[in-house]
Amino acid sequence: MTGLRERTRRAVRAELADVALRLFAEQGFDQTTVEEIAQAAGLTKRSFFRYFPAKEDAVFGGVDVTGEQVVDDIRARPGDEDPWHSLHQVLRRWQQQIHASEQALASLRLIESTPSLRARLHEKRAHWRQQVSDALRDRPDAGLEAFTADLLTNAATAALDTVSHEWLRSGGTADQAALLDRAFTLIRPALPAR
Amino acid sequence: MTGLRERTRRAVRAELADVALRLFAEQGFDQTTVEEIAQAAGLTKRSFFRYFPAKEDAVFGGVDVTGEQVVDDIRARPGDEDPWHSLHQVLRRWQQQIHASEQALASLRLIESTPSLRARLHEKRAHWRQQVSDALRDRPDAGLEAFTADLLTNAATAALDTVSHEWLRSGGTADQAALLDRAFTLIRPALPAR
DNA sequence: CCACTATACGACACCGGGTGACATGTTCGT
DNA sequence: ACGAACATGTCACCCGGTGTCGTATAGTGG
Repeated sequence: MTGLRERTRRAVRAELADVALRLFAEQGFDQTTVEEIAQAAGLTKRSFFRYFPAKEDAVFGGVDVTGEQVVDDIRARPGDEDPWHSLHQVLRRWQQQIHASEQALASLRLIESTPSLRARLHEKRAHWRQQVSDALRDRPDAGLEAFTADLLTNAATAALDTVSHEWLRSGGTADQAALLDRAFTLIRPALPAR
Repeated sequence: MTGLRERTRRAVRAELADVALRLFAEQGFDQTTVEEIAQAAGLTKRSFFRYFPAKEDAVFGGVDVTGEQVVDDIRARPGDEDPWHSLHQVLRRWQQQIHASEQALASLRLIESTPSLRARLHEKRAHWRQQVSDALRDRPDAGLEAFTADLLTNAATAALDTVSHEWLRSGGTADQAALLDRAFTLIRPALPAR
């Protein structure tokens, strides 16, 4: 069973992320020091870093978890499916999960408007993007070259980025799913016949 | 005429970038301190930052210059040209310029293998990517929506990234221009009729 | 209930990237 | 040759991030 130790740890972590996000939203990411966050949550700067490896990670929180999810989802798709279609479906589902959380919404806004966070997001994405590319190439049926698989996943990420950006530009009113569909339709790759 | 002041400034800057690149290649980016670089070039840490706004910028050097170039090149293209084709042509030319320089080659290798540098590159790219997108949308002929223009430029960037990556994977032997053509052909967008 | 150990925390010192301020020299226009 | 613009070094400082140590507290076996 989960002991008290782990429970409090999770609780503190959540509280810390919460406080951090609030402060970031109020006064900006760069204008908020780690010490400030820690103090507002009732602990020390040193202890903040015992919960998060870096200041940026207080923002991302659960996002990295979903990264693994995408890889699994891709692997769960039928191996003979059009790769582009697989990416489309998986990312659409992933996107809806993000959209469901109020927290994730605020994070997105913050990330999009803070250069260093945008960069960090790309870094994280690049990590599981490579895994997705590998997953596509591992399919027994379609012999995808590394170059092609990379290109597809990169393009899919580009689509996702564009949708996020447009959605934020619309103030959160736009229909994300529809945008994603448009994006995936517009740049549908012309794969060689198999 | 360019006075001595500006000439020496350029020279020092180049020297600094040179020394930095050498040290980075030898012992890694993170393992090299700014003070080390400055000392090796015969000045102070403080002075290093008078030539480069950040440690990372010693690596990029001339890259940001070419960023502006891309925007101009896009604007110089005929306004009724297919946007995707415009991007293709401009990026191909840009890529060849990069390829011509021995320096840029080493930089690319370093950037690709250093997370913080990769992040910084994306940050820089995002900046002029937005300008390119605006340039496309400014065309009087084809009324591109912001979403579409963003999608195209994002996809073009994705293509460029994939090519760079593949090229490095091949150890620099692959034909970049051919790869770029393949990429741009594979994900050619299906634009609505105008 | 009591000892024993693992864990969490605060405190402190330290590193490296980056900035502001000031003093001193050097180059430029006139 | 003179004053203004500029470059450099020095010093102090901020902030993100890490290593270390002492100490309190929670979890566990008897």
